[in-house]
Amino acid sequence: MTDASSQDGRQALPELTAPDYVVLGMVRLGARSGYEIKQRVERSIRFFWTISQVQIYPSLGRLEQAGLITGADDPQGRRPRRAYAITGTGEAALRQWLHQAEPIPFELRDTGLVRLFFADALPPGEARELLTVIKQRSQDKLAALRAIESSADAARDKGDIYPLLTLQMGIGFHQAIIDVCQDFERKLREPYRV
Amino acid sequence: MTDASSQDGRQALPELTAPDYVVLGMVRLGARSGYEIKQRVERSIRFFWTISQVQIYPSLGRLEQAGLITGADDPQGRRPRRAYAITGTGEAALRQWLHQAEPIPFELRDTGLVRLFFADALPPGEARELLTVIKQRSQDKLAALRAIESSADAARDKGDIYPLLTLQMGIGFHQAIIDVCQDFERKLREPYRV
DNA sequence: TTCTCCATGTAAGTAGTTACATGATTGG
DNA sequence: CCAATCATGTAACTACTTACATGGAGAA
Repeated sequence: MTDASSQDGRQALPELTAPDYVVLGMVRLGARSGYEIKQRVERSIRFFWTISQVQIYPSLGRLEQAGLITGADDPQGRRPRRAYAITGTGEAALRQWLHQAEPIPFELRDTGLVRLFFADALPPGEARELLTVIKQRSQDKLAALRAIESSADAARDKGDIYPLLTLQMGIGFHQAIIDVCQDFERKLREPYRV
Repeated sequence: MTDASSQDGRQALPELTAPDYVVLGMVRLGARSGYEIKQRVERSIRFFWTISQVQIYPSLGRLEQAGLITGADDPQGRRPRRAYAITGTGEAALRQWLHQAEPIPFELRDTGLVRLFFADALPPGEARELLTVIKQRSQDKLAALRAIESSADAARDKGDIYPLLTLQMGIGFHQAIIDVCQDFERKLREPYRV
């Protein structure tokens, strides 16, 4: 879909991957170094995306080569650091990625829910323990999400409203899991039903 | 954590992975062939797990070698088929996997939400289109989940209650996403706020 | 006969991870 | 001076995917 023809003197884009666009988007939002990108990911999109430190630096290299960001050495004292900023081309490439219409798959991959699904293989007491663990996990996630609400609010005040939206989705859906767990626990306690 | 000491004459288990346990669990629930396992995964845990056809057969091989399932040739006419059943050892191994206490990470990985997070880079109209796409996607998932409610009900009637629970979680959390989207769309239509 | 479903397989590739390694700066 | 944080990198691995391939069975 991305036409990689070389209209200018730069390298043709080598089919950027989703993690590349995450890095690009974070640079756009003001993350300057690879280290800072990692931090921002942890503080914002962590509940629906992760990126390992290892893949950030090669990604920055590709983006710079493609002219989507510019990098400049910017040491802090004697500690080396490379500071990046997005270019006009980069802004356009990001918009193009965001805008493309192709269907967006939703693929969750969670061993916790898998284990819960198979919980009938356990004695009832142990199955309920597992249920508690799953509920607790979402409660923890919920707390973590509430803790970053302030940064999403700050982003909104700067004109970026969508980080707050995705945060609210995270809150909403972990709350939904907790609700289902509690509802189920109640039903288990009073088994007057069929 | 899994102690792979060989107490009997069989192969020591070569550290089974999560997909292996998914296959094992599906055999326990009555899936006989690799083909049927794939089908069952699609009809039950699909919203929080996928497995590709390719990885099922090697997995069945490992499980059989480890003595967790037994396989027998069971052709349908001249079409070959291998039918599997779980063993006592397999039941125990599954229970052990389900029961272990170690923290269960929750790692979602969804480009859709990532794109929504960065949507402020788009002109407002296009950002709202993206929001609509995300909402629609959850509505579709919701419909798909409601369509498999009958099999979860059937499982419950056979004594397996947890498939219904995880299904309700899927329903709950896609509903939560839809709710947040609609709430946000309302706010965008009437921007009387700060 | 043709289409859909049943049933299994191989080969090649990429995306991503964990583990390890290094060293400077800042704050207590 | 010690711990936490800042900042980047390398090497080895494993999990998983896509694409391709084959062919029988049953229904229209």
